[in-house]
Amino acid sequence: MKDKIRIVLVDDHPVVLEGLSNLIASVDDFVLMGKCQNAMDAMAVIRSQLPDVVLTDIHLPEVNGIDLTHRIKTEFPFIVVLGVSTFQDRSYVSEMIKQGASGYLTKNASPEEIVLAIRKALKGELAIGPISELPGLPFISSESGPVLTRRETEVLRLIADGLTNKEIADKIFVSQSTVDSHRKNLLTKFGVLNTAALVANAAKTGKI
Amino acid sequence: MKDKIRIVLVDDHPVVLEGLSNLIASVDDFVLMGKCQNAMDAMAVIRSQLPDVVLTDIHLPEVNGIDLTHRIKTEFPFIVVLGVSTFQDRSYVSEMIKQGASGYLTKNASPEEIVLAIRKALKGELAIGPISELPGLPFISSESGPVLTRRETEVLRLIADGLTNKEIADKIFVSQSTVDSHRKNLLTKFGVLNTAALVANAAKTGKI
DNA sequence: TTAAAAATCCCCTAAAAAGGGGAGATCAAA
DNA sequence: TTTGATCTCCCCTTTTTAGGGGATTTTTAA
Repeated sequence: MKDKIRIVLVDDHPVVLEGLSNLIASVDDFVLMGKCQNAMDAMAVIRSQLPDVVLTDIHLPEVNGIDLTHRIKTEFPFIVVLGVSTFQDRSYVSEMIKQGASGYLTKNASPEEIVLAIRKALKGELAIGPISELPGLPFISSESGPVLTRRETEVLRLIADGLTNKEIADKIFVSQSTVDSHRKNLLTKFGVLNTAALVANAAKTGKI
Repeated sequence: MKDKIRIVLVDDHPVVLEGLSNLIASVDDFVLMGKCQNAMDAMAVIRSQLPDVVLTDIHLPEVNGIDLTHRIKTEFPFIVVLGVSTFQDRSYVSEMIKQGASGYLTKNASPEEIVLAIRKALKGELAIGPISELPGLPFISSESGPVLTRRETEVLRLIADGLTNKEIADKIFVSQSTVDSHRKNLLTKFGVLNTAALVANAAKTGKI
């Protein structure tokens, strides 16, 4: 049937792939065009099958779901991409949307929610899972953490690597005062009181 | 058939549940006795169905896989418990084994590996996934980070929450010196020089 | 019951971070 | 061209952490 919705799955976990493909098989007008465990395979399958929808995990080996989304949307802007993530990955979701994804689902979404999200996305709507349940939220805000400048991100990562301000200063060729300032700004931006909470939050929001 | 291997699944992700149950259905001498999304349901099903094997996720809402394993093995020592984990959860695996689990699988294991692991575990062997592929390793080493005591884990999480030693001391009703000691031990165990690297490593190895 | 392991507590000093303030230089976008 | 953001740098003080010891009491597992 030419009018069926053609879907490609990308996830490095076989059981997730299995679960999703079963789900797709159970829907009349869905047809599975391919199951891939990495971005490279996915691009190959997408080029040959030209699906309507790609459901992709965010954590993938080598090339991640965000970059994959970017590549898909660059080559095939008409393909609808949906991210599939676990709770922890939510911070990456806004990145995916930026790359042109039409939404995301958490892996613990019910089959009905998943089918619904795919249909929603095909209609051009943004299909966001759990988060949209909270009305009034300014669309992915809190979970993704504050917006950092290039330098702040750099300093943050060096902090997480265990360097002291002095060491960071030497490494990036600025004075210790500067690093001090960046660090203070990081604390302020994250709304925390010390390094521990800073690094924990940074890890949680995928900044390091 | 009374001689089939009776299996109960526990995982809060429906798609994983779906994938695993399909896998089980495809094996002649396996029979699925129940699919549960949390530890409470699991205990109820286990009590009524008395399965041979329980496959459980480690991350579960409310009561986690480790505690669930403990409860199962306490009530029904003869039941074989296998952990199902993602890469990040490896650190918890040794905990599960301590509680009596017969092994673990990562969610990206192939169907064959999963079936094999179940059979292995039933024969009384320890069924460890990917890690056992590396011979000579002293069982769960690198990626999972150091083994922490209960108190250390507790202190580590409070550190990551941004509490100072003084605040932690007040919270867990010990002197600041004690918290100081725990913190120092944490640094030593993780092989790092400061809080930032500690928290970053803890996050990376799934301890927080 | 006994030996480890864990948890508790204390001393000391030095180093690093936090918290407060301010301020000039650079650069991109409006 | 001016504004706003970023990056840079400095002062100060207090708090917290790190690093080096050591020691006692509970727990826990063999």
